Amino acid sequence: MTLRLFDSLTRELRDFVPVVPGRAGIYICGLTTQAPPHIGHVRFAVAFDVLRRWLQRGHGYDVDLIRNVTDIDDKILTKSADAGEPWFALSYRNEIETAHALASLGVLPPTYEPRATGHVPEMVELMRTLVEKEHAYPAQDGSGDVYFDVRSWPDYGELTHQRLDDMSDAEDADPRGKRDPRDFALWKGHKGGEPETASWPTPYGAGRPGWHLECSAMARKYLGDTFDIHGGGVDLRFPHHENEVAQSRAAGLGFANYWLHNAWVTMGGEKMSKSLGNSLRVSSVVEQYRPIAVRYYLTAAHYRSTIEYHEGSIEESETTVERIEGFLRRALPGVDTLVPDGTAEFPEDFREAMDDDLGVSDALAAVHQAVRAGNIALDDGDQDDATAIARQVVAMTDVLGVNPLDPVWSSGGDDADDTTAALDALVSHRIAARSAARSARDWETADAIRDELSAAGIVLEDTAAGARWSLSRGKGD
RNA sequence: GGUGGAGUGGCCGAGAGGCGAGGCAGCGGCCUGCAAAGCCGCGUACACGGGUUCAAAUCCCGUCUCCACCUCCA
Repeated sequence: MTLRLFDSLTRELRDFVPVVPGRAGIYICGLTTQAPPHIGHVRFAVAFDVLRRWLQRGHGYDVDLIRNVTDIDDKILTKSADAGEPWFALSYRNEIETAHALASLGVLPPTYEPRATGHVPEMVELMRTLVEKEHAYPAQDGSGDVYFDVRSWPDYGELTHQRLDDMSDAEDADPRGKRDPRDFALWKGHKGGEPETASWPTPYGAGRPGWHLECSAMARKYLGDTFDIHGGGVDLRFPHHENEVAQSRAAGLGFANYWLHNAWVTMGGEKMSKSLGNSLRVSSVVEQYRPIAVRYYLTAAHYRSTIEYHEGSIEESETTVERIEGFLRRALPGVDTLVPDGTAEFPEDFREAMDDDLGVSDALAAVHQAVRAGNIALDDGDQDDATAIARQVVAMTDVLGVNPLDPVWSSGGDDADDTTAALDALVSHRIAARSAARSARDWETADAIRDELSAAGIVLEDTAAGARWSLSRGKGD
């Protein structure tokens, strides 16, 4: 069965047919490194991580995923000036924090993560082509800006289906030097007062990259003149992606064959803003909640649907994840970590859901159905069935990046393993004591031991094979 | 003004003409020494008003409300 994806440009579901059979080239617009990311900022990465995994595991494609870093822009320069810190220091610091944030949520690293400032020659080359073809021009006022001439490109507006004449003029559009107020900057001339480190030479004068040009240049460099999928947040459709299409096509490139846009995370019905404070920073959220639950929360809704954040929603995801995890621990005793070996078949309903424009909601329904069936098998003592189902659950959840047995979630490394082993030795002692008390029908002592462990944050569950312990995941820790 | 998206049970969130996706919360039951976990059962939801149809959350007409983008936002 083929994968169908909703293409924002044609506004319809289209069968995915790659340029090169067996390979999929994806370019997604990453973050501008002006601040540490909040959970809304990282949704795009989670959404396209699922796409990437499904292309690989569900369809066997070799995936080239390019995710850029916009490491220079107006806000970065402004913020760094305010902070008295070099722009590149601020930018790099936020880039590192973003990388940590994404890794903490189990987002697989991209094939490559190019930075805008490292691709000035590629941008200059594109500019040259556009100027030669008379789709771009250096500003008349000698500012060093280079603008794209939107009037010269009849298809301008094709991505967002807007007509140039219907667009309102940008409020902050500085018409000086522009032929049309809607012309956008490919390149920004160096201004007095801006740091010399934020300036690169070009045939049109010194300056720095405009936002849009970097993506056209870098997508071309790493994926080719024509590639498969371009993704990003829906708020980037205009102007960013519209401008990318225009400049790339005007330069004679084929550019992206499919455009995918993810919706955002809302609070109180409104888009999460950058001025939220620290509470919803990824780095804070993953300290408060299990990272896998945060990942689940961001994954569970269809990528084109907004996710409404409210107090408690991540706790709910935590409970849900624990249900899946609980089944796997019961069905695969002694197995601490497990990643799919590629032999597990995906249940048909899961496959159908994923092939239908990454229908993760239905896919998760399939996961939960399997978990229920597996639990029933366990209750019936049918271990073989349970094991087989558990392997399917691992395969399915792994595609979504929410496999509870994925080693990425046991972040503590060897130290954590040692700690767990030490704790297990101690707890096992208490469990043995309680077991003896229970055999003697001394419920008072047995319950006292359980309460004592519970107070220490350790939960006991009695099973046919004896008591199992786990750390309580509740708040407070 | 232009271009899109959306209103579904207590909450989140799928579906898009015909047996109530799924999760969370809640209630009842089974199991359990008691729990926990698990399992079983319990909901007559689709913004509003009309209409089409044997049948509408889904199609049509109208209305209301919310959100987003319109030149440096995931």
